[in-house]
Formats: sequence, structure tokens, C-alpha cells
Amino acid sequence: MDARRAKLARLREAGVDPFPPHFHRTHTNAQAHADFEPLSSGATPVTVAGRIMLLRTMGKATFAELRDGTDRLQAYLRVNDLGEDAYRLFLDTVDLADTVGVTGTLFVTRTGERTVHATSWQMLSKALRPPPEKWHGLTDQEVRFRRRHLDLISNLDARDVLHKRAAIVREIRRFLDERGFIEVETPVLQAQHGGAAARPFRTHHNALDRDMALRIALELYLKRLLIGGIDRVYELGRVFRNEGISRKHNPEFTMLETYEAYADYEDVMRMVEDLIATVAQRVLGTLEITVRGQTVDLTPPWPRVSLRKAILDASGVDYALHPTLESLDAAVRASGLKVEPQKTRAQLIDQLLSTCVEPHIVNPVFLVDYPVDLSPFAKRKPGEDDVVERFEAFAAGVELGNAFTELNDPDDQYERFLEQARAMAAGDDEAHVVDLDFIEAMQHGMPPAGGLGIGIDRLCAFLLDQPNLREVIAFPTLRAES
RNA sequence: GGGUCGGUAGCUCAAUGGUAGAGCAACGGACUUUUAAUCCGUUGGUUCUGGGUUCGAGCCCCAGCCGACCCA
Repeated sequence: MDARRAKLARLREAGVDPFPPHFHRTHTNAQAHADFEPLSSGATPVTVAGRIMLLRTMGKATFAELRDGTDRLQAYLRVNDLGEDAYRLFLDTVDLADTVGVTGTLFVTRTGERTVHATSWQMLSKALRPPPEKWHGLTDQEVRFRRRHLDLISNLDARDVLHKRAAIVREIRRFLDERGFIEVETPVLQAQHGGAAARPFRTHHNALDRDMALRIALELYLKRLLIGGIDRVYELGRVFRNEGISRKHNPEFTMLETYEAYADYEDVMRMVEDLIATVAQRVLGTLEITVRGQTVDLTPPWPRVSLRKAILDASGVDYALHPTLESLDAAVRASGLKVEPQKTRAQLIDQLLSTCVEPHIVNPVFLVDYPVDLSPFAKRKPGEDDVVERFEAFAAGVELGNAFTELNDPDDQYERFLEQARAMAAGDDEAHVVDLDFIEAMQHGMPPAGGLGIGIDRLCAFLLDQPNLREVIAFPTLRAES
């Protein structure tokens, strides 16, 4: 770093601003490649720029590989073309990782590399620290995520993942916008967290002297908008859950929720398979993707299988025959399954799902009709007391979405909240909180509706075949640096 | 939460309990179409932290911190 500082001083002595305020390029590197034929044949001067990734000096001539956000382009600097002083200054002051601009004409070297033949160069930003090793890049996982800028400089794959994530989000918006959904933003800071089973992050508003929580879901505010008459509404936003960090969990993550009035969960299923297939086609150009070595075919329609049948087929246990925790637990033990004991029947069913069914799913499938006690916002299936119209979409062992025909009976909703309150009193710290304000809103009449939630980070990890959620998050949550 | 593996030069990695090394980067030199350019030379270390065993510890033991992978 001392050497780089000395070069910085050397530039200033030569009257050069190492961080100049103005610079205008005529082409990005990608544009220079795209228009290479006409530009090179006409010997039209171009001005390009980029970070120096490689330097190859051969005495009186130097090759430099420039990379901007679009592509790489080689520059060729020769003492004959630049003059002694400018060439000398380049050799004396330029290091790997500096950002420079180069003006010249495009040509092809005898080894076939498209190159800009420089007539002048300009320092645009002097790097005071060296880049990671040029061939191996950064491999230390901790450094990769702590200093994501270095990861992105040296690992183009990491950059590509973020580009593709942006494309996925863009196509989701486009899909929903084209169907008349209105995008909204609802409060992140809430007096009362709700809409999911999770522990919140708590904070405090000083001026109001009031404890608040960061939202754990989007659900309850979006439903208020539904009540208000916005028939198709969605939000793509960050939610926060105060839980552990793993390959599949980040404490803050991006959630999509959609609500559509006059729709039910059957309609939502059709939308979800269409949405994910459309996004895959537009971003990846295919409906056949590879996830952890398995080929996954996203072509709709996806099979609908009841949760009860899926668990019965995978485990031999029919939970419908066991209305109590004790009975179901006994059946699970009797069948010799290695399933952790749970506090409630609903949690045990959930556990059966995640250990016996989920890992074996490859192609997408909708598991439908969940037990009511797992789903406090879903409407009961007609004629069935303990089954709700809910589905979860799975593929390649990953949950891709969760949806239901939304409960809109305020009295029923109140009863469900009370049930959750009892669970909380019994020690379930993830149980839902009773939200009387929401009940009051629902008493004004919520239209029948189908609602959907999709974890965007998990969807991206799935579509982009990234085994760790952190790869699709620019700055994943890490422990404090010691 | 449990198990396995790892933390050594700026980066990527070596090193039977016995003088800590290599490649890249950096620095000096040669080289006017190179492709991880090449060639010659030089510099660079609190071996994650704290204890312990030993004549002697990067290596063995204990505790901790950080990370990766697998399992829950």
C-alpha cells in the first residue's frame, strides 16, 4: 500500500488528479465489442474505460485488460503512440485494480484479441489496496461475504448471480403488473407484528416512546388494502425474522405477497405455476433447469397432491386417522420413522412433511389442503372442519410458495387468533399475536380472495442453482467481525 | 444444537515435534502484438487468540473466536 501511495503522490506531482471529476467514454466495453467491425474498419477513435485486471508489460509496449460492468476489453499502449512522458507515467503509476480510461482505435492483434490501440490514457481512480489473487480469486467464504466488493471484482459468477436476481425480480413485477396488480409499500415499523409465525426484531421509537417491531410478514396490511377496494395488490419487500442463520435462512429476506379479490387458491395455483414458468423462460430461456444435479421441469400444469396423501405415501402414516398429538406420535413411532417429537399435532405434521416428503420432491408439485391449526389465515374447505384451502409449492426439495383462500370471516379470524394466543401462553413463542385492529378492519368486510407468499431469495437460489441463500443476497447477515 | 474439516506472507496454498517455504501480487532489471506473458533478482511472517506439555510447538493437549461442510 505504501508503493501505491507513492504512485498517488507521483501522479499529483505530474499535475494529474488521480480521482478526476469528469470523464466521458464513447462506448462501454460491450458496445465496443458489439460495434467492433464498423469502428475498427473506419478507424474511428473510441474512448473506453475499466478496472485493470491484468497487465502485461514488454518494455516499450504494454497490454492491459480493462473490465467495466459490461465486459472486458484489452488495451494496447505503446511508447511510439503515447509519447515518452505519457507512457512512462503509465508504467510508473498504474497498478492492477486501478480504473483508467483509454482513447484509441480498435484493432485485432495477431493472436485474434480485440484491442483498443491507445493514443492517450487517463487515470480515473487510483486503487490504494491491491486486488485479490488474479487467477484463484477470493475463495475464503468469510472474506467473500464480508468484503463483497472484492468478491464481485474477482468472481464474475458472483456478479452474474446478482444480475440474474435483478432480472427475476423485474420479471415478477412485469408479470404482476401485466395482470393488473398494484404494487404498494406498507409499514416496516409496526406497533404489532403479525401475519406469520416468527419472532420479531424489536426496537423503540423515541419520540413516541413506544416499542415497535420490524415486520415479519406483509399479510395484514395488504389485506387492509383489499378491504379498502384495491382488488389486486402486491408488495415486494424486506421482512425480518429473529431466528438463526443457515444455508436456507437469513434474518432479513425479501418476500413477495399478492392478494387477489374474488379468487381462490385454485386460481392462485394457476398463477404461481404460470408466474414461475414465465420468469424462468424470460430470465433463463428454458423451463428445464438443473438444481443440485437434478433436472427440474417447470412446465405447467404442476400436479396437485393433498398433503395427507403425500405424507401417507411417503411415510405410511395417515394423520387424518390420528386426531390427537398422542395418537399421531404413537403412529409415527410405530412406523419407525426418525422424526423429532413435537409439541403440537400441527408441528408434527409439519415435521413429517419436511423430513419424509420435501427431500424427495424433484419436479414442481402443489401440496394442497393443510390442517387448520397450521394455518390461522386460511379459509376452511367446505364440509371439512379441520382442513383449510391452502397449498405450498415445492420443487427440488425447496418450498417455493405458500398460499391460501383467505379467511374473511372476522369472527372465525378472531377465534383463530385466540387459538394462537393459547399456544403462546403454552410456550410457543412463534405463535401469532392477536391483532384486534386487524379484526376491526375485517369487520368492515373483506372480499373473498386468494393470497400468496413467495420467498424471493429462496426462489432465486432455486432458479439459479445456488445451494446457499447467501449467494443471491448482496450482503448477507454475518456475525460481527472479531 | 451435534459431528467433521479448516484458520500460515496482501491473495492461493505447502511445511516427520528440530533454521517457516512456493506461486501470484509488490519492488528492481530485460523485453514494441501479449493472453494467468516470459526471463533474472529482491522484499515480505505476532503461523486466529489464550493457556499447557516439551530441551524445542505452525504441528501435540485444553479452552475460546471465526469459517466451511454434513446432520438436527
